[in-house]
Amino acid sequence: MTRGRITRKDVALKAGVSETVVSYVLNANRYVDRAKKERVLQAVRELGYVPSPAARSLKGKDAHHVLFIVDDMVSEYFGSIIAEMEKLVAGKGFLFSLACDRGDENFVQTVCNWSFDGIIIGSATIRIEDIQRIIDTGMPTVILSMNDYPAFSGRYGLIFTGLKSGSVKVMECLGKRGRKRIAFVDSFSISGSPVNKADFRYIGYREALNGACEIIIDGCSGSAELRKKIADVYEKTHFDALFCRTDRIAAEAMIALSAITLAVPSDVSVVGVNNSRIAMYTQPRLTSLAIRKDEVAKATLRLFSSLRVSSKEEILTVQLETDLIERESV
Amino acid sequence: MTRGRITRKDVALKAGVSETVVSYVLNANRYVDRAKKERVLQAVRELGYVPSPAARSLKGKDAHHVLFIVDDMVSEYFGSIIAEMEKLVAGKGFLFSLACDRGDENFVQTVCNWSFDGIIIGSATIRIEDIQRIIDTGMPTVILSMNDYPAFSGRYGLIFTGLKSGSVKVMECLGKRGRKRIAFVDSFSISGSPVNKADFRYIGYREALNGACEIIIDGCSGSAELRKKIADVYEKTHFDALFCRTDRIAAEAMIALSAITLAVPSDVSVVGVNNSRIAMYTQPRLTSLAIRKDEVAKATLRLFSSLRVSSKEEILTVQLETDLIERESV
DNA sequence: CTGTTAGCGCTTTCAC
DNA sequence: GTGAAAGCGCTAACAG
Repeated sequence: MTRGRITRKDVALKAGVSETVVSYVLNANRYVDRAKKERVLQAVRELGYVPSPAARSLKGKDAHHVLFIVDDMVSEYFGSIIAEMEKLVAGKGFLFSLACDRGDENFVQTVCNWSFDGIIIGSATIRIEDIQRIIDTGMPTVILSMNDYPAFSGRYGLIFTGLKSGSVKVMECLGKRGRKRIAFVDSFSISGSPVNKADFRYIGYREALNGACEIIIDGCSGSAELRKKIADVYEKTHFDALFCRTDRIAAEAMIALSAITLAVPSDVSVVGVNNSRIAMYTQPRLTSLAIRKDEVAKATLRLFSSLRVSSKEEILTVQLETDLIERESV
Repeated sequence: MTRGRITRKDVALKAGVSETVVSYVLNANRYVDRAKKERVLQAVRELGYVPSPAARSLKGKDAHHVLFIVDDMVSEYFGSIIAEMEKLVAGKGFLFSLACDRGDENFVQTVCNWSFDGIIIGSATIRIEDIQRIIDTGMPTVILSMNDYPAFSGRYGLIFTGLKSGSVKVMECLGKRGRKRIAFVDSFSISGSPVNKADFRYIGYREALNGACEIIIDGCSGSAELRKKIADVYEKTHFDALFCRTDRIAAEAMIALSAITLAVPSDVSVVGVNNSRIAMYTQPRLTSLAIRKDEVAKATLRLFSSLRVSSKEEILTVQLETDLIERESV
């Protein structure tokens, strides 16, 4: 199993020093004779030695391991953020793990028993108490805030991706096009469950409504239900724009609209969120609110470092902007 | 950092047994007095104890950790396979890691120094010698074969997702529609680099050509280039169908076609591969060759088990089927 | 049937 | 400046 694994011992042997010295050199936490140091570095290079993350993490050191907790593995959103982070730590031997929060009891325990250098909570559906438990492990935790969460206790990072002000931007854009009856379309969820009132997109939508009537299309578990509900709601309200929680749901909505022979954008404008690949391939192409994924990645990594230098109870906050990518659907 | 971590010691204390007994119970590899066993199990439950994966993996035991090596983090293909595997091992505390093979020297070393219960190679661009090195670590390795690889030495698993026979199916379907001049559209890549001749999709395409003329559209680094090349090639060949390496490229191709006022499917049929979400949202919706992701997941997990019971030099092969999902683009 | 013991590979006192 | 030794949490002989 461990066949051929190169250990510190091999390096020590090759460099003609003790194992301890190898550690000193690699961790740069003790002064080591220049010549010896060179020999160690040389041996490390030749052998291609990399310290075992398992052993290091047992001793409570960086495992070079980041966990990303998501709620939809198939969404390209998380993958693209990981891709951005990867770029930033390329060659440093980092590993990114994905876990889908399924709300079971075991899940948090499992997470807590690993040692991560950082945990990103990107799930919009994870339970509040689970977040708190994760923060309580003491591992650097960053929340990619989709919702308006209550404050947690302890030390953690909070990244506001700008979805709220972004949503206001979306509404303004729609307003400029003369749209007056704008509906908010929630993601698929368990049938019948209402829109999450703490969702920043929804909050921004409400805020920008400016007294206009709120029109919500939610509680759909799939395409068929969405189609029906969109037809029903149109009947009642004659909405002239759809602000959709994600690009995917926007794409679904566009199909639903064409089923009732409404044209985009002449009859109804449609906007999505995430600027994912899908947005490029709908017809017409989808206007979408883009999160600055590169900045999210950068901020996350920065927060991880800040979080590990102290353990003072404190919330580290980062506020980001969004960009409205205008295409032909508005 | 390790604040509040529950260890075996806590369980032993609570159950009034020695630490060893706790291990015996949990690993079920020694007979333990029924009463004691019950007490241990009870304590484990109450404390919510989960053995530290770091410590276990140091001892060469299952780390409950699977690595997925991919070449495109943003593709939903890999996420959906992981999602399928997650379902199969739900609640068992498994962790799935994603690594993007960037071809740098360090990458393989890093991989080799972790201990994984299984490594899935899903990258179509990883270097042959890197695959061999990964197999040589002795960790159960499964190759999701996109290409017609040469045989490696050692013990490993090989999953043929059926892309080759699937591609033939695609061609037959196109043939039934009376399509005679079918072009193969390669994925984006470094500008100018030709189609990978070992790609099963390409191999299937050629095989099904049956003497018809091969038309290849490759070497495009992005949308603009693809658009231009498609126009050029159409000028020369008047192709009547496009078999695209992925759904994404198919979606791009559809845009390119409409730019030169060719209608899908009346003028040109288009087919993609992967049956990803995109396929639902193009206009018309995209016919796509679907890999049986659930079976891939199941087979992978099964292969991992088989691989760890022996170390005999042997290639474990699984052959899967594909499904052609017909929509309106053909 | 169960406890003692020796590590896995590494970090880090604590002596020299 | 450097090495010996303890120990992170766990497994698996080896003795009882």
